[in-house]
Amino acid sequence: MTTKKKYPHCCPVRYTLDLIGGKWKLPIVALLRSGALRFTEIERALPGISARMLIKELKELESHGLLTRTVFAAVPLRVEYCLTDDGYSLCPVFQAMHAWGSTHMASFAEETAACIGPKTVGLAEPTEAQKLG
Amino acid sequence: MTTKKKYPHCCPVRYTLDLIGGKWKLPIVALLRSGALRFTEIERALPGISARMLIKELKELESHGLLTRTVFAAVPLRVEYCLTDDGYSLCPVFQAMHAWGSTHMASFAEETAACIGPKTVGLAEPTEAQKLG
DNA sequence: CAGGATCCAGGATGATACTG
DNA sequence: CAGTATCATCCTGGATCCTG
Repeated sequence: MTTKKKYPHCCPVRYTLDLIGGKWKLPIVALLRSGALRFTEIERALPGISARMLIKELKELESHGLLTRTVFAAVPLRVEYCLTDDGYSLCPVFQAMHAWGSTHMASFAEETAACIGPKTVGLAEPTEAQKLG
Repeated sequence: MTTKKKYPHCCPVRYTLDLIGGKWKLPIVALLRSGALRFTEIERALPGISARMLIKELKELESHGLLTRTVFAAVPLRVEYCLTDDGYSLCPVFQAMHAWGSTHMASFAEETAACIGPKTVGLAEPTEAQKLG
């Protein structure tokens, strides 16, 4: 959806922004770095997102090849989302943005430093990112 | 505007996305890496942006300390925008996004590889970025 | 030239109800 | 559980006119 709809792709940076620049894309990808998750799990890990939005975001990410969707036809339906290699390859971008953000936030960010989940993921935990990058 | 309006800042990545994740922020910052530019120059270098938007984006970037606005009280009014150190410090983010985007675009991106300006800036020319980073 | 103010259409998103 | 569909709303951003 966000891909070639609005404007033709010009430079790689714009392209990247288009694919992961949304409000939730990066957080979602970050979450999945730790492994596959079910719809509900992702939903709960992202306080503030609506199911409708999450579905849309997941679809877009999938259509861009950043994650895969696997359906398990069980009684309580089960769908798992998992990063592709392309998805994992976003780690350096995380690192860069995390590093810059950390520096620039500095002062007022301490007490609210973790959002995405209770302690689920710091979005770009240097350790995690490095191990994956 | 984009700062603490919508949601409290949680993680550095979200913070970064908030500051430069828009449609034009990064392109603008990229342009200014080469030095100060006037309003009209930026406008012309970003085909598709409206003056109204550009003004808004510039204001936000300024309010976040990424660039400075200098007014020259000349007859034909002259206003120049220039990156701050914080603005320049975004180079690594450029590089990361540029690198990922280049790889992931691959096939269909060749003939339209330059947008921002005629040849103004490739958004994150490795050479430029490295020299500044 | 640079930017403010206003009007307005369209997209993005929340809420709710329904389905396999 | 994991969606889909629809309605209502809100915000974004373009177009236009005005100012210093």
